Amino acid sequence: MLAAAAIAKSPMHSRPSVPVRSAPLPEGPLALMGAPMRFVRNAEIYGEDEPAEFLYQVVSGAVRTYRMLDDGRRQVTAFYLPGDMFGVEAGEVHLSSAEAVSDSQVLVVKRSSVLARADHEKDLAKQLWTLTVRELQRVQQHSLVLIKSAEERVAGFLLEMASRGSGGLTVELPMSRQDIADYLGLTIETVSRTFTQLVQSGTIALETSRRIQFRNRAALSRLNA
Amino acid sequence: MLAAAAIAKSPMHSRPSVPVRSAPLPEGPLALMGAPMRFVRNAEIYGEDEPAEFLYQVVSGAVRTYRMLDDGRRQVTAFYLPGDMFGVEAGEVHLSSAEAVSDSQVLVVKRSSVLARADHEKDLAKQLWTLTVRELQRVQQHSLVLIKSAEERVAGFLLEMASRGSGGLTVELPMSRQDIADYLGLTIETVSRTFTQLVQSGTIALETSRRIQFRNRAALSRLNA
DNA sequence: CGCTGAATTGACGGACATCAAGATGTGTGG
DNA sequence: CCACACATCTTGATGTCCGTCAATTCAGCG
Repeated sequence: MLAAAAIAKSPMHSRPSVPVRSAPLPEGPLALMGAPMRFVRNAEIYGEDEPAEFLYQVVSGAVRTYRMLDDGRRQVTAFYLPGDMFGVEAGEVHLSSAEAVSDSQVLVVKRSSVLARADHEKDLAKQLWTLTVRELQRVQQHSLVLIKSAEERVAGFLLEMASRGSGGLTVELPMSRQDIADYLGLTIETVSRTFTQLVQSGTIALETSRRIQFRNRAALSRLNA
Repeated sequence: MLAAAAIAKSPMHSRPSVPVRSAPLPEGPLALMGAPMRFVRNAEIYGEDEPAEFLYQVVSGAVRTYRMLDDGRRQVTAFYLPGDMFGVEAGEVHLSSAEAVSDSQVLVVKRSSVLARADHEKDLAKQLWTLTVRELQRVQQHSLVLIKSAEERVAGFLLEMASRGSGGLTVELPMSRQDIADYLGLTIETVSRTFTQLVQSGTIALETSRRIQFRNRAALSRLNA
């Protein structure tokens, strides 16, 4: 049984730890024309069981979605980075909650208007569908991760974040160890230990705790079985 | 690290262990009009990386989809029962393999024709999308399972199978312990031990190894945190 | 019956959770 | 600019769940 992973939801320290990088937009599949909104770190964007009124697209910062298990454990189901859309649901309510990982800008658009437009714009409908399928693939991939060893999970996570970021030799992690742990189904301690293990084996280096350098990407890929 | 879970793919014993129950069809969202096909136990319906030419709907029997990890482990991603559709992909190829769990009848329809029709039938397109979203929810639910304890996983599995079956006090499991283990991210031994544990606590009873009676559904639900 | 695959049971070890303490870093107030 | 407070991260010691290895029982079918 995992630890409670209770989150101190204090929205203090709402300064971005990293200068908010400007978005590589517009490249979103829907070219959302909604209103841009700002969310401070840890602010809730929507909550589980709330009506799914809007669709969202990250402009800057990062967003996590998660579900709580009734014993207090938290499963982070996804991280969304600039350009990513989220909040798409089948039913009328959200099945997960969404929060800003760091101070973030998010484009918000009325779901009903998108759905209405999709009704007579085949392209838009198809984009919505493609988006959903891509999300499906992401979740499937993620569920494959959850049956691996701690080292494999962390390695896979780093590669995933790298491929979604600049793709270079250094990855900036906007989220805390707790977020990573809850995403990977591990504890913070195990995540931390695995990081140091990777450092000691010369696979990565930590510039800061949230800034990782790849030293041996081949080794990482090998772990990413 | 899990055991290899290598599957002896011998299609021997191709007799259905249970008289093939007739399908509760038609209730499929697409009202598939394709050809009915028969697959013997363990027969491959499609393989990973094959072109996704068809869509499928289970008429009788049961189907499993799975992905192999390169170390030989197998992750069963879903079980499909009569009425369920499967094989929907975004891209042009299947991302998982599908096999008959027991002797099965499956309705097969050309993907291209469905997609073509969906192009000018809004309803059909919407049904396809809804189907995908439902699948997404299923996978999300499943990934929540993978962070729980063995007992919770098995309890959840039994409840899931019950709700998808008759819903009564007795569940017929068409799949082997190995299938269940690979679905839940456990080993056959752990699955088996958990079953006996549940028996000893008076929560369930085994009529046969694949026929389970609920003796204390509340206890199961409690485990299904 | 005897063969064969499926399921169960037991003994043991290892990976990761838990519990606890320290180290580091960052914003706030003097 | 320093010091305190608090969060985050790391590190260590210990326990436990579940995987591994191995043997036995059980069920279906020739």
